[in-house]
Amino acid sequence: MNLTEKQKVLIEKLGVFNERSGMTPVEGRILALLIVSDVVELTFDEIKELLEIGKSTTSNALNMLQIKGRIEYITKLGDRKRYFRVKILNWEKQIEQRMMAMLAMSDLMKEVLANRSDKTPEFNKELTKLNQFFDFMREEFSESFFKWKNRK
Amino acid sequence: MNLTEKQKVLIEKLGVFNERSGMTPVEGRILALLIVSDVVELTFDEIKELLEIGKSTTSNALNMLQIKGRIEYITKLGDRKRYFRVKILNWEKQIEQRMMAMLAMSDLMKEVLANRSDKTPEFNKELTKLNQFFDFMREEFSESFFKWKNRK
DNA sequence: TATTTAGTTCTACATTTGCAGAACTAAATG
DNA sequence: CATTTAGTTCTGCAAATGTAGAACTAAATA
Repeated sequence: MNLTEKQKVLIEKLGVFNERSGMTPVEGRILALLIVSDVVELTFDEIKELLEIGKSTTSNALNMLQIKGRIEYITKLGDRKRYFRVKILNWEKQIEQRMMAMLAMSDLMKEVLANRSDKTPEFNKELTKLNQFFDFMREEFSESFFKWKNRK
Repeated sequence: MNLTEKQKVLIEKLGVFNERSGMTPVEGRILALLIVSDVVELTFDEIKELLEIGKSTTSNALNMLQIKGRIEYITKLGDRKRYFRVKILNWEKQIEQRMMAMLAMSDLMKEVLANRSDKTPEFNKELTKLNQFFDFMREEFSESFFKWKNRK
C-alpha cells in the first residue's frame, strides 16, 4: 500500500482545507488520506506509515476524529487490528450543525439587544435587522436541509 | 465611560463566541465591546482602558479587525482621535462568505473524485452523493441570500 | 522648535499547541 | 507463562500564538 504523487498532493490540499475548519494538521491529513486513498479502510499502522507520523500522534488524532464523528472503525474476524474509514454519511449532518452553530449567534444577539439602552435607536435598529437576518436564514436553512433529506 | 456588570458579562460571552470563530481573545472582546457598549463609537484609549489591555495589543487587534472588515473608524473635525465602531452591515456579507467557504469543499471533492480508481464503486457513489449535497446547498443558499437582499 | 498626542513597531516572554518517542498496558498468541 | 501485538498514556520539546511594555514616529500644539 502506497500513494501516488497525485494522491499525496491531494491529501495535502484537503489537509490544509481541514486545518482551516478546526483540525490539527495531522487530523486533517488522516481524514484526507481516508478520502483520497483507494483502500478505503486503513489500519493504525498503515496510516502511521503512509503519513510518516508518530505513534502517539496517530493514536490521539484517530481518537479525536472519532469523537468528532468524522471517522469510525470496523474489525475483521480473526484480526485484532482496527480498520478506520470516514463516516461520509455524517458529513451532511456536520455541515448542518456547523451552519446552525454559526447562526446561533442570533440568540446571543437577542440577549445583547435586550440589554441595550434606547439612547442609540439607529444602532439598535441595525442590530434588530441583523437579528431578523439570522432568523430568516435559520428558517431557510432548515427548509433546505429538510428538502434535501426528503428528496425522492 | 464605564461598563455595567451585565455588560461585562455579555462582552465575555460574546468574546468567547468570537474566539471560537477565529479571533484572538482580545479581538473578540473588542468587537463585543463595540456591540454591547451604549457608546457606539469608542477611541483607542477608551477601548484600551475599558478592556484593561496593553497598547500594542489594542493597536494590533484594531488593525486586524479592520483588515477583516469587522470594524471601521470615523474622525471628528478638530479631533485627532479615531472613533471605532462595528460595521454591522458587513455581517450579512461575512456570514454569506463563511457559508459559501464551507461549501467550497465541493470543488475539492470533485477533484478527489476525478482521481479515484473505479475499484471502489460504493465509496465513490457516496462521495458523488455528498457532492450533489454540496451543489444543492450552494444553490439553495444563494437563493436564500438573494431572497433576503431583495425582500421588500 | 520643544512638547504633547495618538498611535505603531520592536523586544521579550509566558502560554498553548502539535508532535515524537519511550514507557506502559491489556489482550491474544506461542 | 513468556512473548507478541495493537494500541494508549506519559514526558518532553520545538514552534506558534497572544500579550505587555518600552522605544519609537509623525503630526499637531504650545
